[in-house]
Amino acid sequence: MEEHSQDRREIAFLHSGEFSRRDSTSKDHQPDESPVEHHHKSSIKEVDFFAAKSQPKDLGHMRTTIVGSSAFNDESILVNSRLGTSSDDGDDKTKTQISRLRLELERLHEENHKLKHLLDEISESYNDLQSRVLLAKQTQVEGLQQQESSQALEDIKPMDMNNDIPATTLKRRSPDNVDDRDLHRDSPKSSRLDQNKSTNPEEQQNPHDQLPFRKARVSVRARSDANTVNDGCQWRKYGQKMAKGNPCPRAYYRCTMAVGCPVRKQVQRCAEDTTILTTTYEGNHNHPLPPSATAMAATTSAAAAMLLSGSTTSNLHQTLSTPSATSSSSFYQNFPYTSTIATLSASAPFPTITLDLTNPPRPLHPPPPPHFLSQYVPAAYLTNANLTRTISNNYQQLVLPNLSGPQAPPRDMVDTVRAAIAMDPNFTAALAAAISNIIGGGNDKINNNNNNNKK
DNA sequence: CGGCTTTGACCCGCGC
DNA sequence: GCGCGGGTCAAAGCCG
Repeated sequence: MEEHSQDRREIAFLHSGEFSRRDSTSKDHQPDESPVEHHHKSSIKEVDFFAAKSQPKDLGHMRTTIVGSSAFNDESILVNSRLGTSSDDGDDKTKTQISRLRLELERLHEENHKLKHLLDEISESYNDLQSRVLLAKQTQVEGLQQQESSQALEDIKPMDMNNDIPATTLKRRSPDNVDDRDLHRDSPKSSRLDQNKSTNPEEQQNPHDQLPFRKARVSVRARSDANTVNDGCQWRKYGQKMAKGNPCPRAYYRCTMAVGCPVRKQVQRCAEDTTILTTTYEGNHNHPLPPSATAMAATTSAAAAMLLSGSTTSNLHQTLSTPSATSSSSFYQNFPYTSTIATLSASAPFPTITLDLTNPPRPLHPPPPPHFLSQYVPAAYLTNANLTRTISNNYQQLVLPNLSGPQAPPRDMVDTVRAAIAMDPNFTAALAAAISNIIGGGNDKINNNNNNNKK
């Protein structure tokens, strides 16, 4: 709500002309030149000026030329020389007019520059709002589902679904628990930094809004001899730790392509197979990406968004703990991609989606028929939200097959990921459904990225 | 000299 | 309360 009013203020500010006047720092700017000071006034004066005077035909042509051309200086010089044969009186007025127009053009250029900057800020705010909408919807749906299945939740038998998920994880991922726990776990030092940065009381009162995407992680496993994979971004190492249960150190990187970019990644070699490098991405970039990085960034971002669309473990278990748990479990167990994958564990407190590029290729399952959900999920579960949620839940533990063979390290990781997703229409469909469900079809950018991945 | 890496210290949440 | 583990900071050193 506050954003709306602020937007209105900014728009009104721009239309009032205050924006350009206050920020104009042109050295040629003359404060007493009222005709070019104000938008409305200047346009009216300009019309009056040409209407009142018995202008030569060239002058009218000059105005048209100046307005229609971006090469103002060249045109003005041309017009100046052409008008050099006019009388001194007309010449002076023309020069005055040209200088005024030049000032106006400079001011407009400056304003254009500022508007571009403003647009960038608005885009940033839009992304932030989008994150908030996503979180709000997720919270809302979780609340509804919790009410519907509160009784069933008490009867959860954790090991019924997946042996890899201990009871502690289930408890920690329950809807009431998620916010508080993730709130505190989410990079404590970042929270402190954010408190310093933000003076907005609303943000401070609702720390839930801070770094919403840091909840989700996208992990990519690939074979690589190098210490890190080339994903197109610039990273700076800021730490290294020995993680428990792995003799290989874990390296921490943050994106340095823009100041304040929240994206971080962890790189660690697999303990069982040191040729496998696990890269875990966290956060969304706040800056444009080079072409070589867009595919990977779009993939991780979309996967994270899909994960956050309702595929938390709590939702998973809520679905399974409902009165139709039997059929849902059957659906889960029969889903083609879930038989060999389990990425959730007690050691992964964040919802994480893993793209595994190391597994030997295995036959891709044919796309399920349009009614495939109805084979396993009762009609009561086929609301739009639940449909998306159910798909997401299964893809939460999806591991994409390796397309380049088990021995050959991926030459270009981005291409490999793109190809893997392109070969998996279910993944693409799930992404599209999940994202469109979250944003209500308003985010064509992600869909476009998704489509680009197909190409 | 600026940017990056290294590395020990520190903070925080969690489990016991 | 204490210890552990994950994550981050920041000073020192390295490098092109």
